[in-house]
Amino acid sequence: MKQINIKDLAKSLGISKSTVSRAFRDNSDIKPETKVRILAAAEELGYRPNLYASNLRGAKGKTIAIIIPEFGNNFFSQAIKGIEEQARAKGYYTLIFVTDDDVEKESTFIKELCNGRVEGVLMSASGEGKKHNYLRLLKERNIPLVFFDRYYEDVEAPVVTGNDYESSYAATKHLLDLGCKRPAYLVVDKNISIGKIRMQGYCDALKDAGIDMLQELIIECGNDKGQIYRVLKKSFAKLRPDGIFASVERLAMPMIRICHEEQVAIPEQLKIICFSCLEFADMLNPALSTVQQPAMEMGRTAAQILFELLQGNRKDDEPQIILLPSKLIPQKSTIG
Amino acid sequence: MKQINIKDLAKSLGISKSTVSRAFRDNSDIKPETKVRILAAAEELGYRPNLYASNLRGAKGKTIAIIIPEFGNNFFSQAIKGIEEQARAKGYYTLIFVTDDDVEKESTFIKELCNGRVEGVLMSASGEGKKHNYLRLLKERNIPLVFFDRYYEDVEAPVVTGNDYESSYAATKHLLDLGCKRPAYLVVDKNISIGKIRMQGYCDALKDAGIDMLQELIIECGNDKGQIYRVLKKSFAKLRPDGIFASVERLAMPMIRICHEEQVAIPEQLKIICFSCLEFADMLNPALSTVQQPAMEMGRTAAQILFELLQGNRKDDEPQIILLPSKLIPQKSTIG
DNA sequence: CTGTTAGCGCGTTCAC
DNA sequence: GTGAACGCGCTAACAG
Repeated sequence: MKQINIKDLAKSLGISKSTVSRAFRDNSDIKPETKVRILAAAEELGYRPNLYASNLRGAKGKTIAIIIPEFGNNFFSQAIKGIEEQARAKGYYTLIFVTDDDVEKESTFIKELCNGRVEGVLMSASGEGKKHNYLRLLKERNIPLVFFDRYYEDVEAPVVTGNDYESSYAATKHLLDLGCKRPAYLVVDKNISIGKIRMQGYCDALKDAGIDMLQELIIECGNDKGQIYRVLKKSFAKLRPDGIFASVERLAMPMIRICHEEQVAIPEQLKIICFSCLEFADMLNPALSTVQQPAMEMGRTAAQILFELLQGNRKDDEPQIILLPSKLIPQKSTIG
Repeated sequence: MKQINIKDLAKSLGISKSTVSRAFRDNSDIKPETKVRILAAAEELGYRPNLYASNLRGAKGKTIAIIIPEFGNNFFSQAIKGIEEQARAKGYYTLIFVTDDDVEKESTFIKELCNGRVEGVLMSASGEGKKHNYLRLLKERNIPLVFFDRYYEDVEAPVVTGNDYESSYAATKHLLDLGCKRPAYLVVDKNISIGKIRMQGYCDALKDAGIDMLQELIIECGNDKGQIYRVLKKSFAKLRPDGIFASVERLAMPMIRICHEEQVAIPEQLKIICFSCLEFADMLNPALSTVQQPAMEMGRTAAQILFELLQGNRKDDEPQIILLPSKLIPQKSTIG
């Protein structure tokens, strides 16, 4: 069946196209009864104004993009949920892009988006902190960008993220206070902004406690599941840390698994704490101590800022960084 | 800064618009050097063909919609990941819609989508099995629909789902084989297709084992977190089942929590098994027996079918139901 | 190979 | 309150 257009509808009602058009625009002069009649006929015949034609004429697509490095972990699921909620409330659509931690893909996505498909972009960065010229494209097209969680330091845009430094410091101190002498830090990639900041918290906590930081106890695990497991297994055997602070949940879980395999007692022989948004952290074996980020709120806040930008209620040129506090939740994996 | 358009670019190069247009279309006759020159200039000036104008001209938006009842659980996260992957490979964009289990919202979304925003729809149904006229709108506009996981029986469209009946039968039998005499079935809503089918498996397994099914052991828990907890707490106290088969993970977790609170030994006093895609089910306390659905594959398969439909490689009028087998993974929560 | 011309479906001036 | 005419940015058909 052919999609019916405005002309068809106008003809079938014996009126002109513009009158029909007016019936669908809120603020136009049109006799109420005519409007009702038109809308009824539209419903009847299944007419809907063509999206592309309307947009071409100047209207916006009411769409925003969410670009994230990975999908299927709790943090991003919840953040998206927060974004979704805000977008829906504003009548916006959300397009989702997953980079798989690949900056190239990120760049490709951004370039693609510059054709007007979206009005704004919410992004959690996939790479490290330098040389992100492709993000200038957005600015050139007046497409506002808001970072959430992971951001680029060299890009001027609002950022909503966690108080990662403080939480990492606190998590490390938590381990030290409980008697750890050789706590290790697990990170996917030392050079990615978020891993770096969290590492700084770890390092400073050690320093302030008067403990020498050992480079080897900063363990870079990479992204591949098999690789993570192998690196952890080997590192643990070699280094025998007595505490683990994992920058992401994905690294803590295999560590726990390895402890089970090797009969290492948690927390007696090894205390573990990690960043995590797992809803069931307290039901793990052992219940896992976590630094819990307010993921949903982060998404929500970032979306709010984006919409302020979109509506012109916020100045673009005063970039800002908003830190949302995480919560340290001690459980058996550290306190026994 | 004003977005540059095709006319500007043509003028600045001293050529015609159509030549520029051709440079961006793959199969057009154009001198290679001219093409290179145009693309270079485009890059230089930051020109990108306007999406809406192209689409208006007849091209498609290369966008599909994913409509799901809820977000932030593992099943849907993974299913979306599977869909994403396929869509990306085909150069398609994915728009995500979350209904919060509200059929009204579902209906609204579908109606919105009929303006040409998407070429196809992947949906996991939010309501029960009858009266879904709004889905006819899609058919009228030749927008193909593919269900995944949850579907409507009265709507003619391909379905990709799990072998829920068999798995539920197997899960229940698993409990019975281990000695359960009074296994309860936990469900969000008895009338939703997926809850119904799983219940059938439960009922039939009981019947085949010669055990009388007690209506009261079929526990409807609803959707609200607090409510679920209260219902479970009360039902457990009253009914004292010796086994639990939960149709979704969301219901099993609070049940375990209640067991912890009330010092009920799992699996000795209560054996628990549930549908779940939790990656860490084996690391829970106790390790949780699950029926694991191939979520990602389900998303992938549904997307593949949608794209076949879109490319005309598959007949729309031979709706089909594809059952992807789930895996029963026994853990400590049942076998000890 | 390239330029010219004519719409795609709609919203927005203007007139009336 | 309504209709006629124009153009948004682009692509396809047709000439050359």
